[in-house]
Amino acid sequence: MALGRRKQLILQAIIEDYINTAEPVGSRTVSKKYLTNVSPATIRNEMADLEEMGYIEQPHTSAGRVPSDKGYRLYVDELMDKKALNEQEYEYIRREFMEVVGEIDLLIKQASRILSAMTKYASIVTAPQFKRTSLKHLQLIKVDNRNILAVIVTDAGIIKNSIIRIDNDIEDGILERINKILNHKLMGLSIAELMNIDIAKLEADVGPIIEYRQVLNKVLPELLQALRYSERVEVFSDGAANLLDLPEYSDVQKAKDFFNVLNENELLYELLNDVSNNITVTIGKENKIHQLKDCSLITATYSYNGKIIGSIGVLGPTRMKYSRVISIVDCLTQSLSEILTKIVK
Amino acid sequence: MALGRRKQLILQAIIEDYINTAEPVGSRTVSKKYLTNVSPATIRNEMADLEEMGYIEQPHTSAGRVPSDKGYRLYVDELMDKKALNEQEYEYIRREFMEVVGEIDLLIKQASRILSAMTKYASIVTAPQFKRTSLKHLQLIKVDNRNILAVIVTDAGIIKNSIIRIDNDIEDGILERINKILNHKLMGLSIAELMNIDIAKLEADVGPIIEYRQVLNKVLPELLQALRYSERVEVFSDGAANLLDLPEYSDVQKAKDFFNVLNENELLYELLNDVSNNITVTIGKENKIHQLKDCSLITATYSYNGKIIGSIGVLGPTRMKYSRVISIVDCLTQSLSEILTKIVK
DNA sequence: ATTAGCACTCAATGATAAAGAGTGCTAACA
DNA sequence: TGTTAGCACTCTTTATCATTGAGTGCTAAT
Repeated sequence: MALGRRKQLILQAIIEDYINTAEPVGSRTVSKKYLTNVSPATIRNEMADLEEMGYIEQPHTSAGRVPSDKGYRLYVDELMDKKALNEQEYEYIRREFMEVVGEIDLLIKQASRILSAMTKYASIVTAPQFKRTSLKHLQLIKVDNRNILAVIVTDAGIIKNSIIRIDNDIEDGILERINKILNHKLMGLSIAELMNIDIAKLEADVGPIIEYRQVLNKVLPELLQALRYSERVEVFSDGAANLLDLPEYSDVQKAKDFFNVLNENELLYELLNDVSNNITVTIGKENKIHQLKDCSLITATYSYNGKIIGSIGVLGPTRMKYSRVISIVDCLTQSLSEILTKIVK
Repeated sequence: MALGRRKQLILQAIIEDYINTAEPVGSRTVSKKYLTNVSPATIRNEMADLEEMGYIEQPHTSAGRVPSDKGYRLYVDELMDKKALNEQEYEYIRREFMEVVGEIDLLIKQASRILSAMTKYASIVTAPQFKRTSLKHLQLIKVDNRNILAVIVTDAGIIKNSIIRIDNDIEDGILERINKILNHKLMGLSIAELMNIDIAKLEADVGPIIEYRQVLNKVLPELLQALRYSERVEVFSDGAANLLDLPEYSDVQKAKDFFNVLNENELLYELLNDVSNNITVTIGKENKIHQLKDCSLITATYSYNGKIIGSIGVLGPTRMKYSRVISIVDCLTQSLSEILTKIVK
């Protein structure tokens, strides 16, 4: 199964030429541009072997060869030379991130923008997973006598608001008191824990005063409900239009299929929900989503304080500049994790 | 200038046929499908007149006629029969809106989804304009001894958070006190007014206590800054991919140009920032943005308590189903305004 | 093992012809 | 005088067919 050295070089040549030109690569081209001391005929023989082994394929008899998914896989795993980003690009990322202030969602959206701008493919990112962070502060605010606003701040700097409707007015003092108790009892719990908390037990902690219990019973279930609701997936994507520049999407129907996938947030979430620590490359038919069988996806996770809380990814054709995209994704997750951790302190 | 009745009918026939088929319309078609008691020859004569008057044009000699922008304009203003939505569609809108709970941005995004789903064109919407609403409640929350969270609730139910960094710890009691004073002084002011408030004057109101003044001086400028910042345009769009189904975008380059416009939030904001009360139809070259010279835009404003706070719009080819889109936009703004007003109460 | 040579395949290109849709104009008609 | 049938004309669309050229696989020579 181990490929001879020359076969490796030829495969690499074919893949890199194809990545650059999107045209099937012939033996002549390989001989002229890559392995100048080997004749086309020899290369043809090797190519026939490579095809038999499934690394490359031929669109039709009189065309050059095109890498198969298996070919790309080998390339990504073993052949490709990984070169780091240059200083300029590195700087670019930092600078673009610096421009954003304020809410965390903006930061994430900016990451998505940077990612698609640098790669010229489509980017997708998940917002920090709320439930993986833990409660730092809870504030109940009486907006008027029908509405209470609950503000939740978590350690990763995520802020969530939710309005709680109430039937009867609640006295200021009581609400404040409940707020204090809740903060005291709940601080530090992860949101996931919080969502499953035992209301009855908490009630006991509030003490015997009937008004307190009443208010708690009114407010808490609604709050938990709101939490569960706001847990829903938040996925952003950017740069889809970039793909229209690529010859593989000169067919409008293909482009449309692709865009439709990008609009299905649940699908995207699935794609990104891989919680491995490393950069993951999914090539062509390795994708579970059949609409993406001609696409490759490169994902990585970002974290806060060493805890993985979200992912970013790049979606493009299988003919993707793997090396470059991997470098970019790598750099970006690191910057993102860094900035997140810094923001909070 | 007034068009004879028959010319009107012919123009209407041409436009409606063209809207449905995207094919140039010939005299034979008009005679057969629309004006069955008039011969093609007669219609040819009329069409020659209409062309001379600039209402229709000919892609080339041996093709039928196509409406010009001027033709569409007349059609929209005078010829088109406006038919209301049927009960089902009406129901659909209400139902889809009901599905959304919680934050106002979600409601707006949902409006955008509904709009593009029903029209099969691209939709764009602006989030409620923060500065046109007025302060209902301000809450300053000490998250930790370096960060204060300011939560602003306005009468239209918009909630904004912003983190304020501080160098020195602030005592709980003082912050609470300041919070009370600010609420008392600022409640009811519009955000626009708030952004231009006189800090010195407020300082006087706080009274002579030096700590209060210090805190106010630290917190308020940052708060106003955050307000100004969060005032930035928020525009959502949806359904861009719908346009790929239309023959006018079978040319990928055109599609790309269109998508690029949709990614320029500032441009979109300009488009929507028309603050007239009615539904506005902008046809083809009437558009200031030259990339949209082949597009039509239908916009309308939504309001809260009778105050206009945002707009929604539909962007499609000039060959647009004007009547239908207008009905949908109309219905949607009404529903939206209604729901907004209800939510707040 | 490598390579030159050659016949073969097949998509892409381009030229040409035929078909078809629609027009404008003229002359006849009510 | 407005309407219509008839017809020549224009121009796009479509199909057909030959040509070109890139690339291959195989064979025989090195």
